[in-house]
Amino acid sequence: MELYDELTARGLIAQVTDETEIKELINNGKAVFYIGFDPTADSLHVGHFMALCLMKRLQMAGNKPIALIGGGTAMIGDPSGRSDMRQMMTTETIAHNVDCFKKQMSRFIDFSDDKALLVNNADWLLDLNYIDVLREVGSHFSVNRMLTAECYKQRMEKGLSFLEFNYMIMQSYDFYVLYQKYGCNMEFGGDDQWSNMLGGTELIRRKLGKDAYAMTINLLLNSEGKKMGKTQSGAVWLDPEKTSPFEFYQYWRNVSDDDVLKCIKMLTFLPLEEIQAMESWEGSQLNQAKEILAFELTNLVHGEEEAKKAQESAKALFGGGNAADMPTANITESDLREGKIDILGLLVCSSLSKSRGEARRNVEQGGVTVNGEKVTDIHTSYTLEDIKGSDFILKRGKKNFCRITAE
RNA sequence: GGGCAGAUUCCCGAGUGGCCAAAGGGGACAGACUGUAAAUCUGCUGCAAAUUGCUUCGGUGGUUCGAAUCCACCUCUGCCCA
Repeated sequence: MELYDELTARGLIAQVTDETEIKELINNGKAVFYIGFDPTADSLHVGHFMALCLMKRLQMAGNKPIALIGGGTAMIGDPSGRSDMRQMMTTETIAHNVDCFKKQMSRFIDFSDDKALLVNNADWLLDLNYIDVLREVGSHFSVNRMLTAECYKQRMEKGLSFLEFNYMIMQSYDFYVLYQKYGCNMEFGGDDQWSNMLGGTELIRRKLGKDAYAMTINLLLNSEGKKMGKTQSGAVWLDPEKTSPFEFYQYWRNVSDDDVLKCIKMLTFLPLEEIQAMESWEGSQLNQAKEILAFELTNLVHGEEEAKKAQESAKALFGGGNAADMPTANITESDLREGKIDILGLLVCSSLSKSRGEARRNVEQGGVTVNGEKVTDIHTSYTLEDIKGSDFILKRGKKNFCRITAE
């Protein structure tokens, strides 16, 4: 199966500017394409991961990827699809984030021998002269048309600053620069980027009279229409320091039935035939699919060893046994009061509960166990010896575990 | 620059002098049921050394025995006019 058809079959492609032309380019390895990443945090997350996978798929077919880190555009903030303004980031934060992105990306994409490029748009955006830009670029944009763009819709109600309004122009300019500098003839991105991307192809046509193409990939939405890769405590990060492999594994192990196959299709590299076989699975059999999904993704992001560890731990924990790999919290003298620590203190120290008040509620509602024994009294206390004496596993709710150790 | 409307807890949103840690909904969390799913039902949702104390209704000051609520100034946002 050819690349383009595979992407379609996996449900990745959302919109394209010129289907026949794009098919021809990417199937034959003739595309030089770029995907932009705004360094808004110090780690990549699942949304970026999809884009990286796409880069990889295209690179394997002989196309040349350019990863563009938006060190310059991050100074502006993309208003697309957002209902409120982004918080302005300091120059230092952005620089730090750019470094983190670079490190993480090189794990997925092969940048050796010019097989792929990594560039930062700060290199050309930061020194632009305002008047020059207005004359050279600004003259090619119609405010009337920009205002009707889908990405500003939500902002038309809540207000859009001139700063953010310019994001589209900067992104378009990026494409224009990359086209000239590296012969970049295609831009990929999330579907929320569609209007920004069209801006680029139009700018290239107007300024250079050349054709460039754009293609968006579907955002990974769950069956409720929300973006996946988000938890109550924030995004699911690719950085093991921010989201441990175990938590990462658990996130995918817990997706709902309706979303498993979509995720497998869009995120893993499993052959399509194999995935098709899973489509007939129903009911509890889908549980196996979730295991496969969780394992495959953890494997891709954290490596096989970590994936196995996470899987074994999960199996052991939910099978009733104990496991090596799970969050751990250490208790020291300073956590004790009168030589003891109560159950509420343990829950807070292990960050299983956010506050003692919440911990109290968790215990009162029967959601806390220690080594499988339900704790019913909020005054239950432990000494360091109690903790040292056994393998001390604290559990809140059905799926939150923490091993407690004492120093 | 002028006029109008507004800012309440994670979000939406009630509250116009004490009965307010603040209705209702959503979300989150816990329990039951399940398959580590969904749906449903129940509980719960500021912090703490917890029949009590402390901090919170954009900010700062003021009036009052008492302020989310009244007054002044400020900041921010939306709408209309220029």
